[in-house]
Amino acid sequence: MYTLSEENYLKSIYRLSQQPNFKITPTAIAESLKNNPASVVDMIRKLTDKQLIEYDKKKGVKLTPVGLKDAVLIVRRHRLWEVFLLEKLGYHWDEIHDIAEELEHISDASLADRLDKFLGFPEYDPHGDPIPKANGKVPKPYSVTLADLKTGDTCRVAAVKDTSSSFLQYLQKLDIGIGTNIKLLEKIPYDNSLVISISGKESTTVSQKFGENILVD
Amino acid sequence: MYTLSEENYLKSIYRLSQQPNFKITPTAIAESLKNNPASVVDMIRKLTDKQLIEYDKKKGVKLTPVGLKDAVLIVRRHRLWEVFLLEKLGYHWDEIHDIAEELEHISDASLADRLDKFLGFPEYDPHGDPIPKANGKVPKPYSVTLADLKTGDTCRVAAVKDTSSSFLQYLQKLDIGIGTNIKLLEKIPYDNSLVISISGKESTTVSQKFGENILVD
DNA sequence: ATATAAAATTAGATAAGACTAATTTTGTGT
DNA sequence: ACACAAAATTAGTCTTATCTAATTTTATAT
Repeated sequence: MYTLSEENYLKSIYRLSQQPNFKITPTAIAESLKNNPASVVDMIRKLTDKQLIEYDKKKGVKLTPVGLKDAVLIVRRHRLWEVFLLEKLGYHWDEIHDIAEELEHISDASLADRLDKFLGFPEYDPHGDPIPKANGKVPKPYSVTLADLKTGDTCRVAAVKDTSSSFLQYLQKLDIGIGTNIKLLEKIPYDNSLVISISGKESTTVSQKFGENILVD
Repeated sequence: MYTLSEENYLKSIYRLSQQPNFKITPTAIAESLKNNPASVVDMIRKLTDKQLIEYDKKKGVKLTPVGLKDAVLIVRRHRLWEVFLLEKLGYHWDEIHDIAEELEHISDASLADRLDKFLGFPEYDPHGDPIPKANGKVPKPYSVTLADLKTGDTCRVAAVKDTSSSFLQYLQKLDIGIGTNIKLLEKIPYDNSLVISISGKESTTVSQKFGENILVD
């Protein structure tokens, strides 16, 4: 069907397209895939020929309906495998992304659907990203962050935006995971630092940047 | 670590090495991988340089201790994934091989061991092949076939030798799976056809070739 | 022992996908 | 509008792994 590279480009373009008002340029794709813009230009030509994307110098790269459908399926596989690795094999949050990156390319017509069923049709992956359904529909992503709360508000961690391992390890150190209850005690006006109580325990101060990367219910 | 191709060659050489008194030639490898002997010669050079195999024109190809260790790990991954696909995702016998062929290449230090634990440390895969342990030890394969039994003997299907989908589909049609009880009612002297009773049901006649591909306890 | 067949090997080509270096196009600030 | 920087593109190279065709080596049968 698709080569490994083609799938990685499709997925990368899909992810970039999630950022509203963002022009998807060869350079942006190169950065996201950590490769050379010259290589990207080659692949843009290839994917355009295959009618998976359209490229307009002014508007940047856009997935065609077919490209979008298949990109979403790759993301679906990635996120389902992440759930599997965390829930069934006991991996930690910060270890699953790279493995799912390989697993997502396994191509079998019914594998994703069987895995989905086996996992109980999860709506979100362990990072809180919505898992596209078999029909291509994507559940609504979370949008409120810890930094949006008002002093005194209580919330439940639903997802994280940043998936870097430094962030995830920091979360682990603070004992924050999906489902953890957090109360916003105070917002420091000077730099918007957040004083929070994690699971009802003693207070901790975190940065604004940190708060903006935690999505809550 | 290894490229996809290198892993496939290692696995193929390991599998061929399981046949006793078999000289592993470039042609044999080419047949098993369905590619060209010229390509095999190239890869033999590459794997020899990496000290994963030794090649002696008289004796054929042999895995070095390092090559053997890693080939066994690939086979371990393959067979563990087969168990997963069958037991957890509900695939049929004849569908799992090709998918496991892809999954076996996922490289993460602890993945196989975690999967092993998740599956309850199975000793044999759904085709009855022994699953190498984490330390590289391989459980004893089954050796008695249905064709070795004497008239009147009863047995339990433990494994199958042939993993072609035509064979596996035939088994399914006959309602034979791992654990099925079979009684040998009669051996036809003319062509060694076997008259058997499957799970105590009415008798069926199968060929000698068929019987030789069913391993029993 | 020698002809013939089979197997192994070499040489050279190809395709995918990446790179570097050079060049062209585009965008921005003054 | 011009200079400069940034981005895009082209040209050419490299690596991996495959192939075909030609050649050499090995094995086999008479």
